[in-house]
Amino acid sequence: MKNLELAWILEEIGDLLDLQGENPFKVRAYRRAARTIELLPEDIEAVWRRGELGKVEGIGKALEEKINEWLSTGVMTYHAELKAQLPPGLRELTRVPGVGPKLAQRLYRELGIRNLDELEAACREQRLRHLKGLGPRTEENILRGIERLRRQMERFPLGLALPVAQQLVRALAALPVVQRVALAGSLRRGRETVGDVDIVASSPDPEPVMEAFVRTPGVEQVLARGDTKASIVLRTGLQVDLRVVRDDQFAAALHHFTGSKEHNVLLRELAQTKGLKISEYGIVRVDDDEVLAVATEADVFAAVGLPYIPPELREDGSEIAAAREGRLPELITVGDMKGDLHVHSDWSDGLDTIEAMALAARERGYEYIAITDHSPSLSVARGLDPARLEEQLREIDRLNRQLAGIRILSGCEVDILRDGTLDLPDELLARLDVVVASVHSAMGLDEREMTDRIVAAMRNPHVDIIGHPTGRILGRREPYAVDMERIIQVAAETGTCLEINASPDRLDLNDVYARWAHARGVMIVVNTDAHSTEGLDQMGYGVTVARRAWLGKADVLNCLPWPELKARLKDGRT
DNA sequence: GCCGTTTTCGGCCCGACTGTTTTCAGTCG
Repeated sequence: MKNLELAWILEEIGDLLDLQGENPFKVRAYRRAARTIELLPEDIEAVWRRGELGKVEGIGKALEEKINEWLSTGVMTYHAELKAQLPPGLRELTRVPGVGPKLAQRLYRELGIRNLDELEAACREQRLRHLKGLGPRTEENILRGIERLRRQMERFPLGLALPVAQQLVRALAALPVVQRVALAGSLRRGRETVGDVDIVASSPDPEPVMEAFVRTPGVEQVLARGDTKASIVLRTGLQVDLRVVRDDQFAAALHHFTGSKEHNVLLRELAQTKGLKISEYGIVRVDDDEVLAVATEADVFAAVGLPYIPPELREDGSEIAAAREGRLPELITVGDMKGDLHVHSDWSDGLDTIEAMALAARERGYEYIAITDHSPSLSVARGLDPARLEEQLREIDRLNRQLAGIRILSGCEVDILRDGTLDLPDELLARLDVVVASVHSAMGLDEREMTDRIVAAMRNPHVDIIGHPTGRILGRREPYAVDMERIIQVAAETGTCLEINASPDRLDLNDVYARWAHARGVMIVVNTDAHSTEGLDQMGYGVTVARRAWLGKADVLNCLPWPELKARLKDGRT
């Protein structure tokens, strides 16, 4: 699967062209193609083999030729030539806030600056202020920007940023002058990592709102502060942007600041063809400057003849085409979830009893919960051997007779050993309601071995679900080498479900793979992998990933009521 | 670079803020 690699190359071409001062629309074309390919719900190589590269939105004749060259020979001459024309460190200069392509180019030409280190030295030696249009403030800001970059605080995981952002929203909502306030940006779209937090508020009097905002506890730096717009950096390094508008502009502003940028650009282009101008303040008819009333985001879409597009879908612009053609899915919601099929109890490495987990599931309105404790080889997690698992089955039976309003399913999270076998006997697995199989060891296998290993597990007639299929831990552990294309294919063949693990540290499968899997007819399951009752509340993160994968409730296993669920599980089939 | 129920050529979103200028270019989202 070469989509990410190709997207990366096209992105770099865009950056290099930008640094050379190329036509900005040409730059945009490369970046747009990169984005489209990154989010493409199938393997770009498969599209290429069908000879349909040119049918992909944003790929024309020139790009088709370059991609064709790269896929056939492994080299893209144009890319290589561009790279040779500029020093390799120049691109990273534009990662410094306030340094764009124009400035980077000047720094290189006029001061010979080729990388971050040289830029930092030049600022310290106060050499930038001698350039026309630059001064001491620019030097200071660049130094601060470099420091932030060095602390590697560019992108924050969703699970870290969301609680902070919600707290800020509550604080703003508590101000008397604030009418409405909402999260926007990539956080609202549910991206797994975010570069900053965007908040939109409405008020007849922005001044005190801005004032309160820049005085938020924990503010380390105020990056900008205008009449209606301010940016702060918290001590954690997280940047937060606030925009305050009049209340009748709120919906348009919310849409604007939710983005994505690509979505906005395409929507505005569409508006142009209809004689309308969309901005963060509303919609204006170009003919007579008549301002159209926009009370909700749905009105923004309606103005250009589209149905409402949920934030999670507003990414590369393909959602706009889908909306025009009536192909938008009815997205899954947390309320559609009927249960959780991957949780742990204190029988292995969980904190709470089976009963507590069951009651917590009932409180959350679930119909069932599967207890899937670890298997023996995961000794650090006190994995259950066959004898203890037998004992647990009896305990679950007992609790099921005792508890009303919740069904406890028996299960386990069985380890997929290095050779692809499982560490519990088939006869025992056959008696469980749900079997999740996961990799927890020997994660350094090469792609072939790792893929074979997981494929072998999927071919086991009792394995219902592959847990956290790529093994990544956000910010801490890369996914293991695995051929996801083949995993998805075998999952489809064998009727094995693939998990979206909702733990915000994992979010695994991610949105793109989940969408691929669904497109191939694989059933997805969204599980929390909770190790305590509170852990059950992380379901929302997983549902967000599912929504970003364009999934509806019919596409997700644990939206089914128990009898139908049972019929979909391997041992439940006739 | 791409794209076309107004176009195969001439368009390609829109506005706020900063730092440095005396009116604006660059950057950002």
